Amino acid sequence: MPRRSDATRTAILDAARERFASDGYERATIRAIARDARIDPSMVMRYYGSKEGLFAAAVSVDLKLPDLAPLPRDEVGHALVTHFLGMWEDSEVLTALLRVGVTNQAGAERMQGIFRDQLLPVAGTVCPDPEQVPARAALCASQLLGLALARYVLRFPPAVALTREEAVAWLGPTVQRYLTAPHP
Amino acid sequence: MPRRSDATRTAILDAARERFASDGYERATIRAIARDARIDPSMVMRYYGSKEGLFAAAVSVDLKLPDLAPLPRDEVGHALVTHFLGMWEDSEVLTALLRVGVTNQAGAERMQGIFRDQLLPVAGTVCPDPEQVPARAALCASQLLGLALARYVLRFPPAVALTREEAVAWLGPTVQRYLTAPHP
DNA sequence: CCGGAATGTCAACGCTTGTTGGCCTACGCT
DNA sequence: AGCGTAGGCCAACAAGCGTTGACATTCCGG
Repeated sequence: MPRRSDATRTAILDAARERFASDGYERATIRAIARDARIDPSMVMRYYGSKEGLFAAAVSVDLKLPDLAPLPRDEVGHALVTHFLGMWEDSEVLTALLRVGVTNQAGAERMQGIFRDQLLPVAGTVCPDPEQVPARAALCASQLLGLALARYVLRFPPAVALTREEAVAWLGPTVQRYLTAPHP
Repeated sequence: MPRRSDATRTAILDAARERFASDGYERATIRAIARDARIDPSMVMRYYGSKEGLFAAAVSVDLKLPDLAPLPRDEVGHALVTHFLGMWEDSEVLTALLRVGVTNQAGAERMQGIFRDQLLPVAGTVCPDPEQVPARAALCASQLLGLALARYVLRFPPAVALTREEAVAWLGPTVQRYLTAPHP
């Protein structure tokens, strides 16, 4: 059932996502988040218990990875990169998660969980040898996260300047190879 | 001329590198660094002026990238990845820089500078079209940093489990293609 | 229309942080 | 030997943090 305070709760979560994305965990203060949401800091505590609780509530990631199985084998790389870049530009959650994951143990573990629960299964449907799935999925993750890092977080100018189509054209074959090519 | 306090100074820098690498900028406190170096926090201020000054002094990166020009064209990828992974495992400086670069504007700018001053020139010597050098170098950086991220920072288990040889065998062709293959 | 629960504000707490200035010590030069 | 200076420690500061509990307000079911 909907609560009267739902507007406030989502305002807090929105502000939290924004702050975590732009400042990282430590510098995203509860006070600043509360100021953005135009409420008192103590409300954040009341609704989410602690700063960690707020982070857990604000940053929940569903990559919504598409089912690659029905696709022609030589298009999975293209499809995965396209989808991933779209997700990244759709919201700030992924930026927030990466910023926090790099400096915070809990954040890193959450990213490990997303990798394990969301990318690994999808990779399993297109990799030839089941035994190689984890390594191949990790290689995909490294390339996808690496581009996100250079483009959305570190903002290397040439990485920012790439159009999404160019990025897909370059990364697609890489991811494709990591997933389906024979072990080198 | 050597100063009497050089031992202390390097002890501070060593401790700072370690703390920045494992904790990131905000959680690496001057007090903790001073404790590690077995001196008073005020000494850090005396010698390096501020926390930012300490970071600038502690984290100076020379990737020592090899000259790729004399190499056979089809070995540059392999060589670059091998060298990069070696640098990463040699010291904690790169981990520190990445951890800080992700949450700190000054850190991000320093990484941009390293990319521009160290990777770009080397890429220029092996890329066919000078106009494509920045984009190609950025793609290389994305893959190299991405693996470092997954392996040394986020510690995705399959990325950690890769031997260095396996990592080189997988990433080598990717970097090779980013540098020398025709634009897709 | 009234009373309790939900919503929100205010002020303060204990703690940690970067940073500062004063003081003591001990080396090294003449 | 004596003195200046560099090395080092101690105590404190103001600011900011997460967090807490007491108090005001608003809503809604009886």
